[in-house]
Amino acid sequence: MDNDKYKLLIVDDEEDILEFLGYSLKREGFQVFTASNGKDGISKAKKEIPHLIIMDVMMPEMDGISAVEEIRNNKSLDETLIVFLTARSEDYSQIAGFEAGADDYIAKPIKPKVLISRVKALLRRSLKKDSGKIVVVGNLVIDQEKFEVLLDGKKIILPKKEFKLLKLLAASPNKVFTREEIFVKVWGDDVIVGDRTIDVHVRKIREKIGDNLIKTVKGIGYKLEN
Amino acid sequence: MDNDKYKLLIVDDEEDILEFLGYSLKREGFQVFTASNGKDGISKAKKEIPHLIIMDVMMPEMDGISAVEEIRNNKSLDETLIVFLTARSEDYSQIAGFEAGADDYIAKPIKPKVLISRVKALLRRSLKKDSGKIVVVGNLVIDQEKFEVLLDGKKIILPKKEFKLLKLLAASPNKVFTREEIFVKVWGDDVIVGDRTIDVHVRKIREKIGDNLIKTVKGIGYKLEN
DNA sequence: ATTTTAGATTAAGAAATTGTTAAATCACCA
DNA sequence: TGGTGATTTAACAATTTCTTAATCTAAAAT
Repeated sequence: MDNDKYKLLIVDDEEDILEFLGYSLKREGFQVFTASNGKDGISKAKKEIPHLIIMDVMMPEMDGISAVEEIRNNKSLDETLIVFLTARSEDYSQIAGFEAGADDYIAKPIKPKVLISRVKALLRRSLKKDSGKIVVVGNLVIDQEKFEVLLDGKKIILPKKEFKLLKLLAASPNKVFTREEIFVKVWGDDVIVGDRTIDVHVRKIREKIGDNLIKTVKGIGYKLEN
Repeated sequence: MDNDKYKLLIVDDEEDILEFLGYSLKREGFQVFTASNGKDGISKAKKEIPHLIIMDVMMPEMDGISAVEEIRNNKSLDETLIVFLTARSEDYSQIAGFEAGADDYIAKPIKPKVLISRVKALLRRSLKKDSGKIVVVGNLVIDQEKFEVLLDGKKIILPKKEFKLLKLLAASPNKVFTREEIFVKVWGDDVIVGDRTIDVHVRKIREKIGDNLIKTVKGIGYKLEN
């Protein structure tokens, strides 16, 4: 798996643990950042916008829960996953942690294997959408990085506009995009083009990927069905 | 928090646990439904369209995983969160439940406080985005984003005006909407159309969703009964 | 019981929206 | 600069949705 595109931030005041966990996770290919107290954790989080934060509950100065509360107040860290490290069997901190906005907890002492599979599971569940590749149905794959579309594993070339349009629809399958929305997101706010332009592009895409995937919702717009 | 707007379904074969969990969650204000086996769980899920289902993995007759697989096949339950209850110490990355479409697991024995905070965490995280769904009764779901209506989990296509009209009624079930109100909200303040136009639209909707849901209130208007 | 009124039903044509095609324009690159 | 493919326009066809009008039905009022 391409773990290298995930940023993890570990916040713990014990150097040993920090190093130990950092080492384990780096070996799996993750980009690892560390901080040894709550304040530093917050500032690193704001700077790096990690995908997942592993945070010790008990720390001197600022405890993990307060730190998480502050992190959750930051809009750009809205989607960031947070995992608490707690001493075994402390129910109390688990609860407070969830209230503060944590997504999971792991009890100490930590076994690296457990940590890793847990981290992977969380990432898989929550971030599966924006992984560059969008899979719409088994036979349609859109690779945003490579700028290509695969239909039944066969590469299909789409010109820029068609690609953008298809990508937009595919990013939220089944969602109906109004013509307005499509204009704004594909053509841009300022560009003014005729009414039939979208239709023509849709038609061209349909010619290439078949007529079944893009559905017309008359009076509203288009959607990519899944 | 307004926990009362969330429906939870607990499925477990042990009466004790069912009661115990149900009690704890009700105390928090959630609407709680229970089922003591997989089959019953599925039918209750289809009827109530809960926001979250707590399901024991090990049950006689139909195990939790099979039940979840079936639940995931129902379109109206697409967004429902599913939490598994598992025996202690099974490393959760190994559990087939995730494959089946579960969103989390909780190990037995269950501490109510942990359960509650976990449930809250899941609801908080997952349901803040897709507030576009209106559920009227178990068998009628209106999805504004997808512009589709599900009747018993089966998709129904409505043209724009019909959709708007049904959505309006569904947004406040049991409220009677006057013709005036309907004209203003569906057709707009300026458009002038004949008196029978609404009737015809109502008729078309009834053709598609059945005659029972939309009631005529003679002399006043229409309402969607629940 | 009869009349009155509001709503139900139906089908037809009007209106709105999208599909299709070909040709014109644009943008980029050898 | 000419050529190539991408993009847009324009005209018309096809389709779907909306509205109307005429007739029918059922409930309320007299």
